[in-house]
Amino acid sequence: MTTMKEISALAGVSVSTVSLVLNNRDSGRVNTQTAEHIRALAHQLGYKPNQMARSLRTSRTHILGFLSDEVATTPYAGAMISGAQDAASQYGYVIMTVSTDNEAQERHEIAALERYGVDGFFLAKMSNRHSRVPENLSEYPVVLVNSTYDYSSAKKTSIAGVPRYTGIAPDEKRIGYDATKRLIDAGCTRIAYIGCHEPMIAETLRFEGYQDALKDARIEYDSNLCIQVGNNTPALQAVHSLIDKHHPDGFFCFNDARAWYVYDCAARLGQEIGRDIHIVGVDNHRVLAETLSPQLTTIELPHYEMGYWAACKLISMIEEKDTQDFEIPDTTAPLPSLDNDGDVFIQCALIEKESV
Amino acid sequence: MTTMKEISALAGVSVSTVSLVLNNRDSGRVNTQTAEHIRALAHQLGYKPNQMARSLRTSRTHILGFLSDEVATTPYAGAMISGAQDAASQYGYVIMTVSTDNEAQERHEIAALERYGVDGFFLAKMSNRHSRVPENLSEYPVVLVNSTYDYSSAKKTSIAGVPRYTGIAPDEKRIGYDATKRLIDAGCTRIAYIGCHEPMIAETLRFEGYQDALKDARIEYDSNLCIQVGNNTPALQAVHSLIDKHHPDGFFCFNDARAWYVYDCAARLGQEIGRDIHIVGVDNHRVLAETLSPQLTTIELPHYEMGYWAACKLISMIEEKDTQDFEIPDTTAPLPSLDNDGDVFIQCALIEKESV
DNA sequence: CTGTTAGCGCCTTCAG
DNA sequence: CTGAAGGCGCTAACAG
Repeated sequence: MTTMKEISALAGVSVSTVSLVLNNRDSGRVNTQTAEHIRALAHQLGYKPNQMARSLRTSRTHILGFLSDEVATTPYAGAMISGAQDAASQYGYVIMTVSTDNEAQERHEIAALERYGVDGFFLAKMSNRHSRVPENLSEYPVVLVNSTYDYSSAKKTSIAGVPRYTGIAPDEKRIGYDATKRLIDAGCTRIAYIGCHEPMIAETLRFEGYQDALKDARIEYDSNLCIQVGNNTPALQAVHSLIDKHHPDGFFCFNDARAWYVYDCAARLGQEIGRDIHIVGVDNHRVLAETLSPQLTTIELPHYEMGYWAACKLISMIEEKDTQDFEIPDTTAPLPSLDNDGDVFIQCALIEKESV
Repeated sequence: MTTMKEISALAGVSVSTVSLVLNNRDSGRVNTQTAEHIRALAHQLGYKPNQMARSLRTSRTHILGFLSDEVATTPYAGAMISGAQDAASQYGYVIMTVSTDNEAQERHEIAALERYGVDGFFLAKMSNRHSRVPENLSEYPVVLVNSTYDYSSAKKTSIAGVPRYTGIAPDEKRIGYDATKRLIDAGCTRIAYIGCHEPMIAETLRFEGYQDALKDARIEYDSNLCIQVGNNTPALQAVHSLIDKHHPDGFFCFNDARAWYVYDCAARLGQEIGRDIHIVGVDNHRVLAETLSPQLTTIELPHYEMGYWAACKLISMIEEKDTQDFEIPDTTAPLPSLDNDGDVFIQCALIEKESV
């Protein structure tokens, strides 16, 4: 590792001069010739600033701590981390990931990240949930990812009018609405909802969105067409008996996995998906997208995008930078403005395939 | 952030004494009374060592760089990162994750990690592949995860008899063997192989394992029962026509996703899985495990375990520590000894469910 | 048993 | 336009 010292020796100038030049603070302060010489040397020796030393001096590490649960077990962790990572990388930051499946571990890992002097924290959840924020994070910039702040845990909900914590999560209600609307537009009149029997924000809101869409289309809500199911055989049987008894022509499924139950029933009954019955899922889960035949029309959960947005937001908080300075890339789901604080909801894209 | 300086002031001793005590190097060097006092103060003030400062001094950061491809798009990234993370955390290390989907990005991210002075690198692949190791990593301890070293890219394959790079990957051949054996034990005599049409290490070796198992059971290999398929409708049709023409009673599927095609055909044909036909997959993919009915018997790919092993190995290389000092946890797939170098293969567990 | 000294690599006044 | 000096927080010789 070449240091400024070595460069300064070779260039015959002092370390301070090298520092000025290499931090681009030399305009009008250092002779252009020497500046160029220094830059050339640095490049040629493959100089890399030592972040440790710099951080020690500036008390800014450009490290972002990514706390998240269930990293090991969900397929979504990668996308969220990757989105955060890409944005971070673009603005000169780096990410330390840490998984926190219980409170003891959480404390331990937060302490580890604090030792490294991270500039801020992501708090990511693998399923959309309200989250409390650990006490000892109150001094840091924090952004919730796939999660919103649990105000019931709050002492102050806002500071000087600005919401206490900002978080980004999918617009679940709209997911339900858009999916159902798509089925209505395809001509379905008896639309089933295959929900999830665990209590979740997503379950409640998607179901509400489903009902709203029916109402707007003046289709009467029929509770017989709605079931909440778990996994495997019991779920499959429930779907089977729903179909037997009530003959829906469209299915809005809580997620892509649950859409599989409909596929299986259709195969048994000899129904053709996309013609006899129509299906919309949620997730755009890669494995299912690559597998199911006919391909599943689904609403994509923008995990990558949420990670990306959260990183931009977090960096803007750390640097107190104008949010205009961030380039928001075009993604399948359009990213919200960074000016938002508090609960931010991201619209999810409907991916047209063959099941509608 | 309280510093050693502050503690030393309060305790009325010098910073060095505090340093000694808080690093547990005080036995027989510092008065037990003062040592206790210092510890008490540190605890009470919530002292946290500043890793940056420490690293600057020791040139050890206890940061591990995790380079990996396709983090965003595969469901396995989380498990590998999480395994590495858990082991790292146990030995006082922390992980910086970085995704590298092209060479330019890879160089950029490696440079970023080098600035932070990472102590070593993971090189993770989302599908088992031979990997070259970037030139500029040659000075670092490196462990490949879900990957083995591409010796064709090497100048020296070993140094003083020790293989150049060590990597851990699933024992693919054994996967094919064990899966097929399981079907044979269940009484299947016409066992189909539903493979993958992309050229991959896993495809080649699992197929070999399949053939070996047949041979050991004196079942004649029939190429009519073996197909290599891609995704979606074409794959489904290929499986369908295989069943139509050759009536297999057992299916070894390259992965769980491909097992779905068999499920779909069985549903159409009214065959009962686990009785009329038997299926073994590979992946133990969570979404499919939670969904398919009857549940799929499958061989689990030990991503978490590979991450865990790789972290232990990497740390042992960094610290030149005796491999005996590492506690290897009990996992579904038994972890290999850390004494191995070069290509290390991990045996994968067969998860008994209902499809056999 | 404890303190002094020096320095890791870098940045930032402040003098020249 | 440039250099010297000081210090971020911590560790490690070496002296006392």
